[in-house]
Amino acid sequence: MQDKQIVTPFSPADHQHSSCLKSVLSTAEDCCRQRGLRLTPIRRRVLELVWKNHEPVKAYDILETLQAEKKRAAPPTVYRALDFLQAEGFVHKLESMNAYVGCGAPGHHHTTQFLICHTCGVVAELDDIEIGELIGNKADSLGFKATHLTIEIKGLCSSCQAD
Amino acid sequence: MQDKQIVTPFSPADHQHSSCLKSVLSTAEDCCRQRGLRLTPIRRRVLELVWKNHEPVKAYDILETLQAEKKRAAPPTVYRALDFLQAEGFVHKLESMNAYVGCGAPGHHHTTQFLICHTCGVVAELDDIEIGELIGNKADSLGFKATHLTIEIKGLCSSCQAD
DNA sequence: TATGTTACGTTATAATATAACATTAATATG
DNA sequence: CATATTAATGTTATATTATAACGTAACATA
Repeated sequence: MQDKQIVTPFSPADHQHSSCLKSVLSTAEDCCRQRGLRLTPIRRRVLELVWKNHEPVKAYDILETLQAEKKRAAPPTVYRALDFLQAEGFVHKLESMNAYVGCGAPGHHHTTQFLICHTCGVVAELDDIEIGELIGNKADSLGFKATHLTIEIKGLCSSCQAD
Repeated sequence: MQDKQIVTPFSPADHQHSSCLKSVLSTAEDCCRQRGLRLTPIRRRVLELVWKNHEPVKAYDILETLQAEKKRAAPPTVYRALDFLQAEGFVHKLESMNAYVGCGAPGHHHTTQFLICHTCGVVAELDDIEIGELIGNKADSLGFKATHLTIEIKGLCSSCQAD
């Protein structure tokens, strides 16, 4: 129950990222198929690069990688792909870092809160209904209709506290 | 009681901004005096420009104004002043907009949540203990020690809903 | 195949922010 | 007061993040 609130956990030591990545990509493919959208090679590759690990990735780092491996990439190449991936909910932007992370629950409507460890850089994504509701209610009580929340929490993850 | 949570309200129709500004500046002066810091003419002017109204202000707009009125200003002029003002808690940065707003409770330690109307652009600042605590507790329960929260809520303010 | 639409290539530039070092102003200390 | 020290600012250059604008290619479908 509690675990349902965690969309992308801080990875355990035995996290097998290659299978994590594989499942992310196949979910994205399924979603696109269902929605009649094209997960083109560029879009797919950018999604893969955003999910290189569980840390925020910068647009220009993606660009460098693309250029290194296949040329023919300019900033719009990356930003267009990121725009598509964000619009479809496969990727989120961390506003406080100008960086991007993969979404742990693509295809599901959900609220989003990020926990960002400033030591190891790892990001966890939560979908905590209570937080979303509390904020919605507070806003309501001021006559404000909230439509989009940016919630980014910086701190120390448990393994970095241990060190 | 409830009102205490509101640091900068959405301004009422009869809001007298000149007196609002005056009080903001004199509070900043007092704080600096107490802390042995210098609210230099540039810093003071930048604070004034951030508080030009209750909307987010962009760094380069401040720069333009400075250049128009007194020359001898470059990007570092503005960013240094903004850094100082942020460090002292006189100004906040809205991460999701790359823009700056004046703090409604300078000199007081507080949590911060912003409500940003995407129609009129006006920003309200809250200091809602419950939101801060709930998030802190959620993070705690995951073993995460939160040190800094970014909470920016976009939506429609009550007067824009009325229109 | 013709046609419209979507994605991509390409060039240029806009918008946001910082590095690095020289100079000036304020403050502290002998 | 003179001078040393620090803090703030001036200045030039550049890094980083993002978008505009317009042409071309790929794909979908009538």
